[in-house]
Amino acid sequence: MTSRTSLAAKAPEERRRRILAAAVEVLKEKGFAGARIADIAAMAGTSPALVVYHFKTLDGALAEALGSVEDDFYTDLAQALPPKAGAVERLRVIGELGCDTGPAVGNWSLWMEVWVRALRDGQARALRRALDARWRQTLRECIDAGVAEGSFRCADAQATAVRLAALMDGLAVQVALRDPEVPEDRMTDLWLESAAAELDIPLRQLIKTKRRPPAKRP
Amino acid sequence: MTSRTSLAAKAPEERRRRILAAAVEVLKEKGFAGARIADIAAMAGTSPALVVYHFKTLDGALAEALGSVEDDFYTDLAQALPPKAGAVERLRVIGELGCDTGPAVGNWSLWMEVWVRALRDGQARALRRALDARWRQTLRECIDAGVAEGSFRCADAQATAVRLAALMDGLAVQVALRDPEVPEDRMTDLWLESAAAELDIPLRQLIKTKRRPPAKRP
DNA sequence: CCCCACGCTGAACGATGAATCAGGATTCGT
DNA sequence: ACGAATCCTGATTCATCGTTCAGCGTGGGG
Repeated sequence: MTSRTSLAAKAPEERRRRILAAAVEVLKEKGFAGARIADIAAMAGTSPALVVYHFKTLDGALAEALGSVEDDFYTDLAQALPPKAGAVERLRVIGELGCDTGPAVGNWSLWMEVWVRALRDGQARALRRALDARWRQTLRECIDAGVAEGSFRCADAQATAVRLAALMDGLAVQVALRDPEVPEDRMTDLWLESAAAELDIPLRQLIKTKRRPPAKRP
Repeated sequence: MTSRTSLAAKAPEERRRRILAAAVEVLKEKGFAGARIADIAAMAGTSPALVVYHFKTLDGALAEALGSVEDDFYTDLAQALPPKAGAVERLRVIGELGCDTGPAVGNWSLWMEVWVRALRDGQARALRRALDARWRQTLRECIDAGVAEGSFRCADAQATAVRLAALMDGLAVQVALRDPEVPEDRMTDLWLESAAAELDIPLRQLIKTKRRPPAKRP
């Protein structure tokens, strides 16, 4: 049993990961409703039967795919936030990170899919809850730090964190749906302006760095 | 041809409306992905074939159902907003109206469904765009009125309208997903607090009326 | 060297559900 | 009253997938 994991036996595991990645991709492209086993197989360059072989069922594959995205989220979050930085700087990073400039644009569509699925599916609901709690806590810690160091003024840190997180969700919807009123490149500023108002800090401190280089993803 | 609309001929039309209402109900319960012709028929108390007879196809039925919800939205909006009222009062009404206290709680799930569908379907995207534009404009007019009468102070009315609308969407997601951090009855206050901050008005003016009578829908 | 567990596949199965169809009933114009 | 159009229905057709299955190759352990 242990022999399999020895040398060239990485191939099967590798294949499995490929399928998982393909599942994530399909999920982003077609959503939960439109994702077919055949799509995943095609995207991974294998046969539909193999997908079922590795993950017992389609729902299983999608669920595990979602889990991998969750892991990525935590990883990205941990490595993107400079632990040694002023609260204002941290807030700016949080803003940019959340406003799709960080990971991929298509990620927000995926979250929206998760929301809708969470309306009926308990597992999806739990996933989203965990993700959101983590995100809110990040925000919350940043706010507390800012208040402690005197950069922010805020009556109710928790309520502010909830509102700023919700605002980000709401703005993301507009961006994902390509609302002309909320072009992708304005989202960050829009959010930071609200943050500035909520936290009673002058905007100039947040927007100091202007536009950043082109895109990150093809 | 005109004769059909004369007297007792209302029955067919009535039946059709019933099916439409049933479609809306099913859409709220199961979402786009889960809505079956059989469900709609059962909910309306007729046969699946009749659904197809009136609306050529399932998608057609769902689309028309969505249209009827759109109409309801406009109607509700028009009749709920007192044209003769101060901007502050109007803002409060808007907050309560948008925060699901007005129509039905389940409506927000429906909007979320529409968002996700709009990711891929042009018609849904157009619908949402129209709805959202209308809502934002309502907000915008209220803000402008408030600024004109000196109740509000606001640097960029349009950006503020966009943000407040987005915040409402975001909060609605939390409520629809029953996030413990955003209980249904806190949503309105949460939103009004942000509005107060954005528009530079003392909270007291907005929250004067405390809790309102129970629910409106079963 | 053999064999067997694992990885993998194409083909077949079965369920689900949208849409069609061939009529029955009802209503309406004349 | 008598067609004819409109409504309506049960049964059927047809396509789409998820899942199962029987078997093929292969590489590592006895």
